[in-house]
Amino acid sequence: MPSLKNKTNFFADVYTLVKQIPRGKVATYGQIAALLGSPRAARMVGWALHVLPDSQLHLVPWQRVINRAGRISTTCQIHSKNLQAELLRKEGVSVSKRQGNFYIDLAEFLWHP
DNA sequence: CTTATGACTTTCA
DNA sequence: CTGAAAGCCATAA
Repeated sequence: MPSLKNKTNFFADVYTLVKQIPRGKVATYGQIAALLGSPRAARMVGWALHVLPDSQLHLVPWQRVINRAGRISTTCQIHSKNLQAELLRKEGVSVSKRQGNFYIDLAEFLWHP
């Protein structure tokens, strides 16, 4: 009985894909969205991580996901920019701070699947 | 069905 | 690259 009721696993797919990001590398929301089949659903990727349950926080390297400008866009108080920057630095990713925002050299640390 | 929102991206200057 | 404005996709109500 082929229940083709393809559930909206968009969020789950995001988590699965983010988990595959190698340590020391980062990916952009658009890149994740493109791999999911929707290059324009970058916002959904960000939202997926926004609603990411605490139980998945330590399973999904959400810190390795940044915007196209190589900047941390987190507006979340829980997942603060400072925290994300710290985690990335511990993974070997160079994070530059500028005007309260963190910048990452995508040319060096962008994930190439 | 429409409306509103959001951890984005692209285009223009 | 940075900043401002418009666009696009998925979810919730």
